[in-house]
Amino acid sequence: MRTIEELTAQVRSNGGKVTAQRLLIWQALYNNRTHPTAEELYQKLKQVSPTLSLTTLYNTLNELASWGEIRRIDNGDGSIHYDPFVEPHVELVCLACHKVVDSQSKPALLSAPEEMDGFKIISHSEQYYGYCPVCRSAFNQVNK
Amino acid sequence: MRTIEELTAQVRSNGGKVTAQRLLIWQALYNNRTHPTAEELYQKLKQVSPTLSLTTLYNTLNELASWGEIRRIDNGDGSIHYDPFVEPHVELVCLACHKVVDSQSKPALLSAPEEMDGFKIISHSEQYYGYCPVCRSAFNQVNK
DNA sequence: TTACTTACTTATAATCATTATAAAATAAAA
DNA sequence: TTTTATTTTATAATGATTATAAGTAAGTAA
Ligand SMILES: [Mn+2]
Ligand SMILES: [Mn+2]
Ligand SMILES: [Zn+2]
Ligand SMILES: [Zn+2]
Repeated sequence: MRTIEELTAQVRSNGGKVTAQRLLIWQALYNNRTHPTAEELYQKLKQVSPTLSLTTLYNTLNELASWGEIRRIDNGDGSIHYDPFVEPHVELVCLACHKVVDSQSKPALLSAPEEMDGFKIISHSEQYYGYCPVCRSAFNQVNK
Repeated sequence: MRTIEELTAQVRSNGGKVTAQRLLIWQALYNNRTHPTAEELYQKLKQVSPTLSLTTLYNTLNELASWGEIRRIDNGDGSIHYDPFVEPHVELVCLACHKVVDSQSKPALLSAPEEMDGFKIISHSEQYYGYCPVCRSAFNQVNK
């Protein structure tokens, strides 16, 4: 995700308004290396700004996602997680418990081309699916 | 996704039953290179088997996903898409219209390691996010 | 400052994709 | 066959996300 200053410029250039709510949400995401859900963010932000609405949070998350500033992650646990860290990195997804973690050991190999098959490329991701240390032992039958 | 024969062996080895419904759903997914939603599959399968329930379809899709035989794709359009093609390939996701297409380009990473950060790795994916040819022109302001 | 315009936020209600439930059906083993 | 555990089905419930419409405030220009 780009800096607050750059997002401010982005919104203004689109004829938009830099509101207290947008700033609050942006700040909660900036430099955030977890993969929070909308509800998790809401619980945290309500403590600072009790009148913040879930609708505004979703609107702002959708806006950031459509700009490519954050990325949606579906890990199969029922709600969407958001990743503000869109620089190339490797993610591990557990097929059993749905945990998603950034890899500590492996850097992303890829660099994104500017264009591919007519798409203008903004970012990319590398995901590995499998069974986490906790779930491995419980799922020996599928560890063929 | 593995062959019907291999899935049959998998179910039986888990003490499960190879039912007409499982076979029907497996066949609809095998060699399917689209990214259908549960609803899209349901509409198609109902024509063959009118009493098939959505619940069974979801149960079977979740089962396949937990085995790593198919992969969930969240493109932000409100419902989950499923990809039965889990061999390494490149996908392009449009941030504006939510289209997901397989690219003809070769993936940068052809093989997954067996293990990473304690995870047993089953498959991996490479996704590029940006704006499709149709949406690019409409979104010139963000094509900075 | 002031008023003005328009984008944004909020509370509320609605939607709809997915999951839970419990009775009926059936694959597979005995 | 008979038995039994698994699966399926119809139905209802859940819960994440979105639509609505009235009120609020950011930005702009006197
Ligand atoms: Mn991440
Ligand atoms: Mn694909
Ligand atoms: Zn796990
Ligand atoms: Zn598009």
